[in-house]
Amino acid sequence: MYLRALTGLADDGTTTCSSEELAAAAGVNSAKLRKDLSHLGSYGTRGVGYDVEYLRYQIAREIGVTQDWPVVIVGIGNLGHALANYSGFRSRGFRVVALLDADPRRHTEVVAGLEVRSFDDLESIVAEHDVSIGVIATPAVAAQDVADRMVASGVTSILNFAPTVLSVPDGVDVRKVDLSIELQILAYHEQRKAVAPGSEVVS
Amino acid sequence: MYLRALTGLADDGTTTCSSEELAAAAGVNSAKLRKDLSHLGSYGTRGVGYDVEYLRYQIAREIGVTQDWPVVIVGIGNLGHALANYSGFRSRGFRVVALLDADPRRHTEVVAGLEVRSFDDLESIVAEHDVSIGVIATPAVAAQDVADRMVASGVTSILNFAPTVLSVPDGVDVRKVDLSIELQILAYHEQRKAVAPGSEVVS
DNA sequence: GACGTTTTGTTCTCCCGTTCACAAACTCCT
DNA sequence: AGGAGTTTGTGAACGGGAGAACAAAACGTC
Ligand SMILES: NC(=O)c1ccc[n+]([C@@H]2O[C@H](COP(=O)([O-])OP(=O)(O)OC[C@H]3O[C@@H](n4cnc5c(N)ncnc54)[C@H](O)[C@@H]3O)[C@@H](O)[C@H]2O)c1
Ligand SMILES: NC(=O)c1ccc[n+]([C@@H]2O[C@H](COP(=O)([O-])OP(=O)(O)OC[C@H]3O[C@@H](n4cnc5c(N)ncnc54)[C@H](O)[C@@H]3O)[C@@H](O)[C@H]2O)c1
Repeated sequence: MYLRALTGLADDGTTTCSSEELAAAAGVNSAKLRKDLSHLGSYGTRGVGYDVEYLRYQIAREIGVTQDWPVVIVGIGNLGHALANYSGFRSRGFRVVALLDADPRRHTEVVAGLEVRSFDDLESIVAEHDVSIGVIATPAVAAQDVADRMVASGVTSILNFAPTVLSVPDGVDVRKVDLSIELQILAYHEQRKAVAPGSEVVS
Repeated sequence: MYLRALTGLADDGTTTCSSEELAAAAGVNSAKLRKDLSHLGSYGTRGVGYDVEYLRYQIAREIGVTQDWPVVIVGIGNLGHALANYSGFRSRGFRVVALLDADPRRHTEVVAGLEVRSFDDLESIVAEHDVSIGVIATPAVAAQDVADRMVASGVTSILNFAPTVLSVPDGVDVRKVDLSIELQILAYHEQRKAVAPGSEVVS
């Protein structure tokens, strides 16, 4: 979040910022921001603030997005198309190297300059591009199988959009994005507003 | 998450389950699950477990998804199309009532049985369908404006896909989904694996 | 060079979510 | 009916994140 906020500030031509300003841009408390940054090192100057470009680089380096990470997307349906076409990944340190789908009818398609390839090509693509991050955008029933194949072929980080719990071996990281749950959380608070007006805010 | 897990169990024909089983299906610790459920009431039977259908209804009622919530989606680009076409929202308590876009060229389109309408129709649509939940899938620069218009027209919960911090008045809830940040979190752990192998797992 | 101002880095405290562990409650079998 | 075996609900301990507050450091001014 801080990286995103710093990029925004840099685009506006800001060269220096205080913890207060950056915290506002990132939507957090300034004390929390300073504590978070202090874990990376002492990159600010007391009485002055932080150098935007310098701090941006330091955070990018710490996260590991100074070079591009190759990524494969599996499941080029509605969501897969949107992800493949999204330009924001490229500018934030990721490069989509392959789009895979089990449905042969998809294999004639070209999305965002990449041809959709057979899911069977997974192993060779992962090996060739040294891919460690995979994105799953298949239906829920297929997700575990896809994850297993990914892990077997060498992927060690998975971003899962399918509404299922994936089980993976130790050492493999999974993050899930479940949009229905996000909406349900909003609905819950919405319902409570109707019953007891005021007082509730989402973190 | 529990609701999703319970629906899965119900689909499999399971009528009763223990906290251990449900916790496994939801991917959490069983003690946590029991404590969470205890906040809703005492819906289990000691020595037996939980009745799947009964508990499912109780959770749905607590969340407020026993009836459908009307939802508007603003910004029918790559992501907006995917969201509009997603059938999972419908089955989880949400009904997309309108698709809005500022670009007049989009207004001839019909997506998932709904015509894409002008953003200026927001107020009338929100009033007509009593919409309280809005989804923002526009570019980041437009997101704050869209949010302001939503709030002004009566929306009190926003799901934001644009990589920006939205500022909204008290009483309005915002949840954000930032896919680049999800990938960056994976990249961070990935980088650390390369440096110090083993030992790290994402929550 | 000393002093006031600004802003970071850090400590301390508070609070909340997570987990363990166990008593209470229920079922089943004899 | 009683006892063995399960499984829930919850009290207690633990851990960690969030914010308030302050000392240390840099800068500008006289
Ligand atoms: N579309 C959305 O906005 C949205 C929102 C929330 C969650 N999701 C979830 O994301 C996932 C994808 O959604 P979608 O709308 O794009 O679905 P979709 O049906 O449009 O696309 C799924 C694609 O996956 C492919 N596929 C199926 N099995 C496969 C396998 N074993 N290996 C490789 N590819 C396989 C299919 O051929 C298809 O092209 C689903 O799990 C859905 O629940 C989607
Ligand atoms: N596509 C993805 O997979 C993806 C992934 C992560 C984040 N996002 C974010 O989601 C948002 C949408 O992404 P996208 O790829 O769909 O972009 P897009 O450019 O394809 O679509 C944006 C749509 O919003 C419309 N729009 C612009 N200004 C508007 C306004 N003021 N009011 C109403 N509509 C307006 C445009 O006409 C366009 O149709 C972006 O903020 C992007 O950063 C997208």
